[in-house]
Amino acid sequence: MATPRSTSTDIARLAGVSRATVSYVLNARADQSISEATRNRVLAAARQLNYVPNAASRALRGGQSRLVMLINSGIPWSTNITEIEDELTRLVADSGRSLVVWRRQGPEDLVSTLANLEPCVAMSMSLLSDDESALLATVKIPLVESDLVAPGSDIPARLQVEHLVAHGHERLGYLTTSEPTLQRFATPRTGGFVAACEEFNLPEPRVAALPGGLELTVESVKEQLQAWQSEPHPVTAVACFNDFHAAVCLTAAAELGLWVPDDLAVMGLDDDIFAPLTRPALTTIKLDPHGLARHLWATAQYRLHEAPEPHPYVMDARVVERASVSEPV
Amino acid sequence: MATPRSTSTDIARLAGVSRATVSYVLNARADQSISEATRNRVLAAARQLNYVPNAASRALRGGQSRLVMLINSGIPWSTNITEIEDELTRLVADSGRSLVVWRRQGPEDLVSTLANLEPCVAMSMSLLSDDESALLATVKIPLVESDLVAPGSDIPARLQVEHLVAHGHERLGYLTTSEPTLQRFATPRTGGFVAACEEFNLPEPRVAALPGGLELTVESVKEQLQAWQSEPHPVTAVACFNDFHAAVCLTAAAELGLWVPDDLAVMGLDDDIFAPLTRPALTTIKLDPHGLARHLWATAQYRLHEAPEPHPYVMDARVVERASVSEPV
DNA sequence: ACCCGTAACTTTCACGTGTAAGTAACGAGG
DNA sequence: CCTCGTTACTTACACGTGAAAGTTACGGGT
Repeated sequence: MATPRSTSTDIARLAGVSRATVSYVLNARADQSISEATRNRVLAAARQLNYVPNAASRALRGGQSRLVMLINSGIPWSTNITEIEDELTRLVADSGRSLVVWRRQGPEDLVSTLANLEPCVAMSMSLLSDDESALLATVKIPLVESDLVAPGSDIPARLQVEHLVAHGHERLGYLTTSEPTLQRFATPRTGGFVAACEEFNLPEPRVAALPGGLELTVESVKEQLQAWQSEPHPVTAVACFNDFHAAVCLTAAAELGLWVPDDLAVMGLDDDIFAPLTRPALTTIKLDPHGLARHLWATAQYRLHEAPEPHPYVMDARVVERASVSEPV
Repeated sequence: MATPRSTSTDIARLAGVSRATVSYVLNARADQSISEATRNRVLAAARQLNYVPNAASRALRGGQSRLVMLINSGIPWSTNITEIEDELTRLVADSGRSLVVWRRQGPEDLVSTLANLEPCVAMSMSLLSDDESALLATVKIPLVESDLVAPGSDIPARLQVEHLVAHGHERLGYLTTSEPTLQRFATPRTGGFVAACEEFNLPEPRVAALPGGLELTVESVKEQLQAWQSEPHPVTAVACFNDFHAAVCLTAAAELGLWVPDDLAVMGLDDDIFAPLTRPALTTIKLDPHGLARHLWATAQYRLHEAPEPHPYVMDARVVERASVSEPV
């Protein structure tokens, strides 16, 4: 009753040729000579039948699918992540493949998803466990981890220090997160921040981890800020793990009667969509999501033996100056 | 050199049985009698070889893949969207399938993505064009649109009116968005807002559309608020398209010297992660992403002939009272 | 002694595609 | 007139899986 989807056999029948001819025409093979008349008949038949080739049989025949999987392990959204995803989608599409993103819930889901999806290459923004990497290896799916691609994860935090130092700050605080899924980003950033302070011969910075999710409250940040203010040599500037934390920090400072940037400088990271909308507008670090996406894809293509090994990625980050940092009074 | 991935034939060879036996064991078919000893041999061989069945051949043989596609046409992130995606991922996984989300860039990409992905069912949060729906129909892929699923898109906005009326407000303003990708949500909400005002016999509400993306500035909101304030009977409460707009509105009001909630009540929509963190904390509408996800999947299962037609979805929305709305002074 | 049912398998086919290998027709060169 | 190369196709197979249909071997009933 429901007519089945049309196949290349249908086209062959309609055009009065063999299936092989159809295949040669549709794949525009240069090493096969097909007369112009036949070619047009096939093309017309394909269009008439709204032919879309069957992905499964293509993948089966070709030995690999045209899918690229991006594994997203609960990374909270930011402009950067969206832009990476969008740019990757475009790049992958240019190669005739399609990027799909999979939000994984549990660790055990990976096997069944691989069995269902069978991507030709997998990418991950976060670090996969050894078991998972091993699994991908046994099913012969190359894995590209952004960790390998971005050894400069500490650079943004170092830039924060540099910028604050350039504006005369010496006693710095760092607000990071204790959210487990973010540690892959948080750990190198905190490390970079502390290391940069040492290299600039600053006093050891204060570091505090804010709770994640709904437990992050203005009050918790106020308490932290107050603790730092009540020290003999109070912090004059605080850098944050991301813009969201920085926005909360701005609110907390305001409620404590601390004037930003005069009493306290605040610096974010991400240049998220709302950064220009906070009051004062947030001075932050802009990363290069497009560059990272391009490098991620270049690495994937290398793994697919379609391109030479790309040069190591150097994180491109720069300060976006707005209004939340100035010279200390 | 690189040993190919192991297949059910490898298992059969290792276990010393035929491929059919392997298939019967691995799919645990009840209508086939397999001796316990053979069963164990096969299972052991499969484990030893790290066997993962080939998705392409399964899909080819079975006539449909085990993939569910969620089409995301540039909808900006919110807690709700993430929760819908996560809950859908879980539900779909429970059926042995996998949910993948595809961020589409251009309208023409859909064909090639379908050809590469071949989902057994497609879901879309936004409205697809007629051409696209037709395309899905010709390739026999059922489409579930959240439009069909959520005819109560106007309910949240009506709730905003109801809550503001209950707090004594009569002259209302509505801030919506002109972002094209959001009109699918914006239009019914604005409609619901205006209609509800009429039903409550309120004076006609003021409606303004804010620009999307980077053009949304505090200044643009301030101008709008000022325009409304300079009218003979100024607006006493403004409801917003979402929490993000409401947060900007809060900042704008503060800069105009308008005290929220006493001089102006502000109401958001979404109960996004930052809603409790604004000052004053945002009174907003909480939707039910899990319920929507469940209904979306129930509809998809109905289309897959695996479940009866679900009851029409009634949008479950409720007010979350915080501090940005009170009785007018 | 023969038939029949059942347990425990194996043989065989189909799914839709890409492509290597085969074939028929035709014109040119000897 | 025969061969050879080229054009324009067609035939046939492989990919890995699921499952219908077929094949043994064996035990119990008549």
